[in-house]
Amino acid sequence: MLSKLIYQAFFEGSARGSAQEVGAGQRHDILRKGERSPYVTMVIDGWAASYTQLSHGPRQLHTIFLPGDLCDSGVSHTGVLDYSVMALSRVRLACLPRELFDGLTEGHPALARAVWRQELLQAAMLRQLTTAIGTKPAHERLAHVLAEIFLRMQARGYTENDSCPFLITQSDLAELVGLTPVHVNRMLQLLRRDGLIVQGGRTLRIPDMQRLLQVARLDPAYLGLGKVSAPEEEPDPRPMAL
Amino acid sequence: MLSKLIYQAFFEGSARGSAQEVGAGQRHDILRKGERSPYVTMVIDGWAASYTQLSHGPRQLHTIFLPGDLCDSGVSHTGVLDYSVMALSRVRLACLPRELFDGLTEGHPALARAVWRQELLQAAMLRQLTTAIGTKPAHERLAHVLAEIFLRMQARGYTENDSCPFLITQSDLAELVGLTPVHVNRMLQLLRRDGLIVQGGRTLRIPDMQRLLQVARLDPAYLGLGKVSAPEEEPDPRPMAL
DNA sequence: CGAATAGTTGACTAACGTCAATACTAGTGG
DNA sequence: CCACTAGTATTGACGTTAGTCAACTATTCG
Repeated sequence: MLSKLIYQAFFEGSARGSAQEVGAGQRHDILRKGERSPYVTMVIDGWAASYTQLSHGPRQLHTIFLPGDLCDSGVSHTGVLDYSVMALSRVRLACLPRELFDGLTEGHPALARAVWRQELLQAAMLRQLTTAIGTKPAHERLAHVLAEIFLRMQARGYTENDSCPFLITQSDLAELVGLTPVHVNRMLQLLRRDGLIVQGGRTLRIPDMQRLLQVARLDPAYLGLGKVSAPEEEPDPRPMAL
Repeated sequence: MLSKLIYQAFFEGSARGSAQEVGAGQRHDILRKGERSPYVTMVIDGWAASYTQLSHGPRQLHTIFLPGDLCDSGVSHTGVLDYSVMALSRVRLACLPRELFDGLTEGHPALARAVWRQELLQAAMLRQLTTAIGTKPAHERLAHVLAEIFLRMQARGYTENDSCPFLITQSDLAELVGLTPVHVNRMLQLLRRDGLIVQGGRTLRIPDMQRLLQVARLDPAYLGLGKVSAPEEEPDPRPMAL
């Protein structure tokens, strides 16, 4: 769940001129492993992802950051990033000086809790992803991540009925679920043939979420979004841009 | 790194009669998904692991809990466990009433930070595990988890020279790294033939950690243990038992 | 000592990876 | 507006890793 509180902190920071809005080109690193970034970073627009890369080897994506997500809130406590973050699409970021952020959370317990919760939610998502990669066949892994992304976008009001912007390539998906791009392609075709997803341009449509969740063998309770049901009324409209 | 502070909190709780020491048999659930456990649980002796299980499907282990580890510190913030925890060996647990624990952390910022750090360390380990499962071949995954467990045990003073208690079965390893027990068996034989590990009874010996880390393509910096080098002097002796 | 759990082996299968060529699409500059 | 280009998607033939099934051995624990 996107925390209004966190969003507001960045909004106010911005109003006071302390938050920087930054445009990052497509497919570039936003944060790099080993850095001690002086800012706390939030995705405002577009998608990003954290990953680790084996030396000269393949990458593994861990978390897809959607608009409203913090990319590095935990770093204050550990000192140094143990992962990198890259832009998956064109991205707009808000960067709040870390001391300022830490000050805000100290003075505002509800905000601190909201940050905590985001961190724990990301951990829960990672547990689910690990489970998918470790135990599920390829098409189920894909059903899993597609459903998860859709539901997260929906909770923030970025969906329209059963369709949702989809800003990620098949190669990215491959690096997320631990497969090759070729195999991802074939399995997506399978899901399309079964009518579980409809993909056109930069859009993903999910005609029957329940069925997709069933295929993915996924109970989305861990996302903390409450009931997941047929496309009804939308939740809140998308939050105001910075 | 095992936090003395956290350990002490439980020790004092125990002295005041608020911490329960519990023996849990081998291979049984300690905490179950969906519960709202009224206690915060620490492993005192033996090994445990968090996992998620697909309905009637295979399990995926996420985190191996060694003596001194908290199993469910994050639950206070989210309300409900989204994973289960089971004993891998005979286990002794310390259980501190959750309100008491929360009270302690509120009144003691250094303790709160220590708990935070443990949670973030577990998240970092999970990222590494996910990367291993998603991108590394079987023998490297095993080298990875064996090295990690050894180093964590070493940091707590549970190793002697190059050998370390090893309380986990090949089936457990399989569920940890996303393979079948049969394949784990074969790959362990491979590691043994190459002299990377020596396994006897419930003991694991790692004659050359650097070489094992190289095979695993693993930089253990994320464990926050400082230098990892040839077997020299031991760190602290094992902490007192409850 | 005997039952249950854990480890080992072999033959066979299936899922996924690799390589390489070909289409498609979107963004770019003339 | 069109042609060019680079990234992305798709296809096919084939190779390899890891899974499956099933038996058998070794160990642990009561």
